[in-house]
Amino acid sequence: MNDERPTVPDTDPLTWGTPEGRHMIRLLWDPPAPAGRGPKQKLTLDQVIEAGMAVAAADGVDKLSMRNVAAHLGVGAMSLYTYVPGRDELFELMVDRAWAARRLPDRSLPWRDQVELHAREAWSMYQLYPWLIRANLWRMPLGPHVLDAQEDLYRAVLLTGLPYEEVARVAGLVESHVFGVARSLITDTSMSSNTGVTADEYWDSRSSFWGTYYSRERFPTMTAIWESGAFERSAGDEIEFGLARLLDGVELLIEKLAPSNS
Amino acid sequence: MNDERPTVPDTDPLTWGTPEGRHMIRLLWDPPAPAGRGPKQKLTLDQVIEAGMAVAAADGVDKLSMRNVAAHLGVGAMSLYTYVPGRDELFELMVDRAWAARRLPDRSLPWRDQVELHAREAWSMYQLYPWLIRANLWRMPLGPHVLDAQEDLYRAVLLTGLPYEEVARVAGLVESHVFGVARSLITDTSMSSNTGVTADEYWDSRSSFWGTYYSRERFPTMTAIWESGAFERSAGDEIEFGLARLLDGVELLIEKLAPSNS
DNA sequence: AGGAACTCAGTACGACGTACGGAAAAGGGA
DNA sequence: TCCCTTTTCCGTACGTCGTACTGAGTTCCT
Repeated sequence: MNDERPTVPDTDPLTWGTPEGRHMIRLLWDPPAPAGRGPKQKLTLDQVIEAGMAVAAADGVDKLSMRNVAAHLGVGAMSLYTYVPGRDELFELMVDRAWAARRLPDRSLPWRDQVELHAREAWSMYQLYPWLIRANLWRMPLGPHVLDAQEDLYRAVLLTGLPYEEVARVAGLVESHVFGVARSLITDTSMSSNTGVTADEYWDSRSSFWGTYYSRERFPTMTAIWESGAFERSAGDEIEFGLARLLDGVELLIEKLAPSNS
Repeated sequence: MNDERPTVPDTDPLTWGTPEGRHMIRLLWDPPAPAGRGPKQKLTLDQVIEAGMAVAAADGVDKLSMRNVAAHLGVGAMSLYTYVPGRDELFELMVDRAWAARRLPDRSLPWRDQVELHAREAWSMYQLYPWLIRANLWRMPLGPHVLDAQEDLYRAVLLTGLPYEEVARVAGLVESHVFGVARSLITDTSMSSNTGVTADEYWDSRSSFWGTYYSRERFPTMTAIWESGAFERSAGDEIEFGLARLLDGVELLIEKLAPSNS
């Protein structure tokens, strides 16, 4: 199917062409020894990843270009390609590194506390690295930090005593929930800081909408909720609220499947 | 409260420069009359939006460029700018149009059925238009179809009898949940069809990982779940499963807040 | 010492969004 | 009828992007 560089023999040390994944795996799991033959490297892989995260944090993920990262490091753009196969792969490494900061819960706690801590860690990870949300990742990077966190979440959910099948579902559910809520919350705050457009300006520019097209008859419920002030009051703890409902539901499931002690 | 376009002299036909939002609102809510003076337009706004959706469906959202959409319509690239202020705005119009297909539940049903139908409609919308997931939208496009669907969801949740505050939270929760799950499911299937890389090839390229770095000792829970076959068995009904847990949790909340009949 | 292996980076190509300006088409007023 | 204003269509061009290619310079091994 693809395409270029079919010729490269697999023995080449970092042939990040053909089976793209293979060398990503290597980069994620054991970054190659500095080098044997050539000149000393001016940078380390870690520095490149950190520069990428710095650029994403400072200017937004849209500005995460090879040229920008290289400039941030004081090297030529093309030099980065000795450390990293390409932009997407750099991004994947950044993602795995973001997951590295996730703390794991105390294993002696009840399962619900552990799962909640996992969710809160995920939430603060998205707050800390909003560009994770824009992550146009086809799939999760199979990195060590990602997998360690996932494994521990599965372990915590397993404490419920649910069968494996439900464990897989619940764990996925928790991660998805946090991501979904994070997306709808983070974009608001992070966009305004990255583009010049503040939230106020945005709503001002949209203000003609309220006078012209919005009608209380067409949107009675939203109007009522809005005027009650409930939107403001409900803002801020979406994560906790959703998590509480969700885990309540899981507890019900546990009881239903194993009504041992009641 | 109303009034209108204070600075921009209303005479300007489509000044989509300065307060970007204003004309987006106009485009979303009442597409301007064909024209008065100049030559006949070769296209309609609807055609442009549909061409955008066609390109996104056929080649993936990464290929959604002004040039591609224009080529698909047989016009020059710059011609599109008479219909649409720019690429991002075209995308916003596409999003609102995708929401247009969402059916609304029968209002005589119990609230839970109505909310479930909303969730299922959202889910099939994401399946139908996977590019909605990549939608790097800072904010929801304030379009009529989006708002109609939201309003109806709020209305359905209001049937629970919960206070406004919780209604807002629950509605947001349902949308976020579906989005979160959709993201983790859709990317798998839609990526493989848009890039040449099938899922099998992907895993093959990653296969060196399993032999080399994956260790049962480091990931015991994932190993156990995997070997039990639970991952396969649990796949496919993540939406329904999560929705069930979530709404169970909401029912608990209803009882807790209003323990009228028990 | 000589060559192999490697790093760094300049140049270049094709894609992108879109600003600008010109040609041509249509309607309204004379 | 003619002309002028308005509007459409779009070719060209600029700045951005990822990255292929190439070559110059650096280090180690034999």
